[in-house]
Amino acid sequence: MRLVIADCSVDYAGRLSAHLPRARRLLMLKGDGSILIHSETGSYKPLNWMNPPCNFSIHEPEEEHLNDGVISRWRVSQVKTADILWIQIYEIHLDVDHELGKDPGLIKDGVEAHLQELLAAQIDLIGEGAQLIRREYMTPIGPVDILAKDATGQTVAIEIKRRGEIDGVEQLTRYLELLNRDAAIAPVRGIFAAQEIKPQAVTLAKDRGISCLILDYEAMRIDSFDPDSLFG
Amino acid sequence: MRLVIADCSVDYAGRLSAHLPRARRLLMLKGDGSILIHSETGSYKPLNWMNPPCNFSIHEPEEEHLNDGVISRWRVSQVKTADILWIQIYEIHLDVDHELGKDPGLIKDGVEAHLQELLAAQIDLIGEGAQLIRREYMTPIGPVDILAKDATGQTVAIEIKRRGEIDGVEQLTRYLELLNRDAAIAPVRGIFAAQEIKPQAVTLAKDRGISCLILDYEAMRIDSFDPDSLFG
DNA sequence: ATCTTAATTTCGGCA
DNA sequence: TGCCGAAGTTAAGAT
Repeated sequence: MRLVIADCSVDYAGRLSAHLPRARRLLMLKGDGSILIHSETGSYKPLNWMNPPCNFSIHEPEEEHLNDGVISRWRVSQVKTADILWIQIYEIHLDVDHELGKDPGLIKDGVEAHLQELLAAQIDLIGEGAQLIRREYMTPIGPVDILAKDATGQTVAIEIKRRGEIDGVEQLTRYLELLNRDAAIAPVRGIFAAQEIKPQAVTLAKDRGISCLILDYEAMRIDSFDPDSLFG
Repeated sequence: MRLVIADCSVDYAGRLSAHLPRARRLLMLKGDGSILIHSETGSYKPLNWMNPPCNFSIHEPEEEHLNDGVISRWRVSQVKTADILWIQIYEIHLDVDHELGKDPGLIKDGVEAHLQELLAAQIDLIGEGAQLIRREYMTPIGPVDILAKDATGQTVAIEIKRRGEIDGVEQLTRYLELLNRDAAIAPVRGIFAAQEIKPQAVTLAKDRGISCLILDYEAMRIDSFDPDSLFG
């Protein structure tokens, strides 16, 4: 990885056009050909960048640039999409190169899949006496997160999100429409479950006759290890 | 901005839990207190990070870490959310500090907002004799990009996207459903306008009785400065 | 390879 | 400040 701190200006032309006026910035050139341009503030997105794979070439500044004090021009182009980044270099304050090697990668815990596991294991959170039918219940338009039966014997389709937004309600609506055509399990009602649900999503869900359920991840995680729950 | 290349391992606890095994990485410590941890590949998202504002402190390694060869432990915590990042340092290969100063920021051109402005100004692109009612017409489930009347006096709801996909059609469908309940403006028809519309979105739109309109950003931009248009 | 969906999304705008 | 929607969204998983 090559790290350059330089006074530079940047022009991007691709899916949109963008320009960065002259300022001191960090140019990070990664081993895979990608480049990131970072400023002193604003995490974690670079001001500008180019995704791999890309071509990198150095050009002599033309007259108009020389008059501005440009000492070098870098051209970075995306191989697939033809996006182009032009970087005008005015002054270089640091230029170092270090080999980092391959990274073993990030190990995560606590994403949506875990919410699904926990709710399946504690299905009575949707109501006393509920029973799990299946996780990832397949339909022609995709898998329903959880299919269950409530205490009255009615089928319940549950869509789980970490953060509940309108899209999730739409998704569940499509599933319900389909599931209710299946005489074997109809009528099916819906529950939209998430750690946090946006007001607009609540409104839409209500309008569609879908219940909302707020999930407390920490509490669910603790309960799943609570020995008392074995005797619940 | 301080740049450190070091052999390190990382533990994050916050909205989720995550761990990075020991490897050589770039640690970018920005002036606003944020930190980014980058590897040689994978742009542009860091492997791990902490958003500003945050507190940074250095800790002596405990016995368990000393045995592993840890020479220092860094603790970075989010002031607001209580997320914590622990970084174990094994060896430092580079450690430099440069002041970048304030960045003038990125100037963009060609985003959705511009499309909306231009179409509002050239509303007859949806049909001769059309008239603008409002941009960002508010409804309980969100703002309709453009509300207009066509030559026959019928209300038209327009959803604008840079790239038209299925969820945009869904969005417009929701608006139409709601708007058509309002006797004052019903019946309302829909137009899905974008620089580029995916075939699947065209199919769905057709099925819903929604027209599609391809927007030519360059042409619209030129027309908006064309003096002839004053006499159109 | 293409499509779908999640994301520690981030980021900007407006009420 | 909180809510909402766009983003050069990016990135990971499934088909």
